[in-house]
Amino acid sequence: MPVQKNAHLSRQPLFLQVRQKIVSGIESGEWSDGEILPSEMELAVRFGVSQGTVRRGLDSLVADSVLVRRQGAGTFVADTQDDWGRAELPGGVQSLACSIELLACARANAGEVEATALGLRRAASIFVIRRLARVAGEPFAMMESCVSAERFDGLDARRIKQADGNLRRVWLKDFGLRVVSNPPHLRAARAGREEARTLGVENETPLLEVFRAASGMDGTIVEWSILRCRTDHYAYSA
Amino acid sequence: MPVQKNAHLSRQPLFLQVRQKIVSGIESGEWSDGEILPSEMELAVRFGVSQGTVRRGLDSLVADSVLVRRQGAGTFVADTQDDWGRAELPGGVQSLACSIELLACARANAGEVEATALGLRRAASIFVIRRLARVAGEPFAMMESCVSAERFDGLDARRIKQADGNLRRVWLKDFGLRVVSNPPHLRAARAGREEARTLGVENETPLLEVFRAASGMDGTIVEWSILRCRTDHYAYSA
DNA sequence: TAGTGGTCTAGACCACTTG
DNA sequence: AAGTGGTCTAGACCACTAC
Repeated sequence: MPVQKNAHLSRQPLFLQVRQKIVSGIESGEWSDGEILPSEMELAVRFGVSQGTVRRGLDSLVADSVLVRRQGAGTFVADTQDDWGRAELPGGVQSLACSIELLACARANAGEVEATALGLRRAASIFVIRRLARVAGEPFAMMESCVSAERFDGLDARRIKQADGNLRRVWLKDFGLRVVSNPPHLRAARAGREEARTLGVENETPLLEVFRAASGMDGTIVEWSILRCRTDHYAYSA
Repeated sequence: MPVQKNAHLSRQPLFLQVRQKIVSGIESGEWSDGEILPSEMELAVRFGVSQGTVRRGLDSLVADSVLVRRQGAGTFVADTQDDWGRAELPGGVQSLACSIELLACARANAGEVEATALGLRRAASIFVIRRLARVAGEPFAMMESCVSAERFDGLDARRIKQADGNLRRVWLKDFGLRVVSNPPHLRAARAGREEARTLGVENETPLLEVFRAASGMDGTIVEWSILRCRTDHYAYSA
């Protein structure tokens, strides 16, 4: 199915159309997690564009961590990963390898913040998922995620545990939705009593608060998270 | 002066060579702040490559905010700006428009952190510049920046004040060095007594701490900064 | 209208991975 | 050796800006 080259009004560049077609293919399940895509030449023929144009489309998805390239081998759909940010140890960056504990998965009504972030009406029904991340066994961060209860009807703790606490995998496997994080906003906050106990720090300890919206691949926001993490052993890397 | 196409060992892609040539041109003063560059075709002829290759080189500099493009008009050298991050108000992002007050510019000896970050030997002579940023008149952040005293020999408070507290402009105008920020690391910290007074917050208030190295355009690190900012009115945007 | 950035092509060659 | 991603070219046309 060739792309359209001449829609006179509001025509998108071809490489963005290519991007969208790849996205659709991933969402429809034509290519799943970790699978290889057809070669750039094959895609070029299929879409009726040149290899360079396909390449630009793929570039933009690689930049969004939706695809991964391996020279000489191929282009692959990236593995579904939760987004807990990156930590910097004295002397090197590493992605946070952490174990996730599910603390709660409950229905609630959206407050103003959640409603605004998710584009829902005030007091709309949402799911609130609270999780605890440990790095090397030590409590590191608390994450609270909110999603529309309507969109994710049927979500429960069992599904989340089956995915090892990886929400993104739940969205993908159980709800067919691939989600990518938007740039975060950051604040410094004080640990509350209960929170301090859970994280193993003193009361009132400063915590780094990371707000993050995440979008489906059509750009609409579907997930809103607040991460509160210790920064005494690791620094957060942006 | 055409680029080299056949250095058999460790040859860099042409578009990166183009990038480097543009960088050299900027550093040598051939094109200064705000000035327009020759058109992509002219550069292509000058460097002996195609327009597309020049474009890729320019792309990478636009991504680093060294250049700015205006369709139909031309490509320009970006204005020198200090990097105080971005703030998010409830409802929209904006670059921090703040007034800068110079608190101190003094010589010191590098501690372990500064020495490591700047690639200097321990106890090397450095300049430490402390500045206070206000947003809408209200104290917002404290920034401490360190540079090698050898590299920036002759730096003093007068030069910084002449540049309205904009260090990057000092580096460029007085020392011929264009500097771009690397991705920051973040921590949550507690305001000290004196600091709390300066920022107009209570003692022990949590502050967001932003660590940031900045590199010259050859990639070597020349500046190391620690920003400590309030996040009660604004959130930091990464 | 002329000149600039922005997109796209068809074809080529190179560097790398895999059988 | 065959196939993949990575780079590059020469030329073309479009959208936009400035004069």
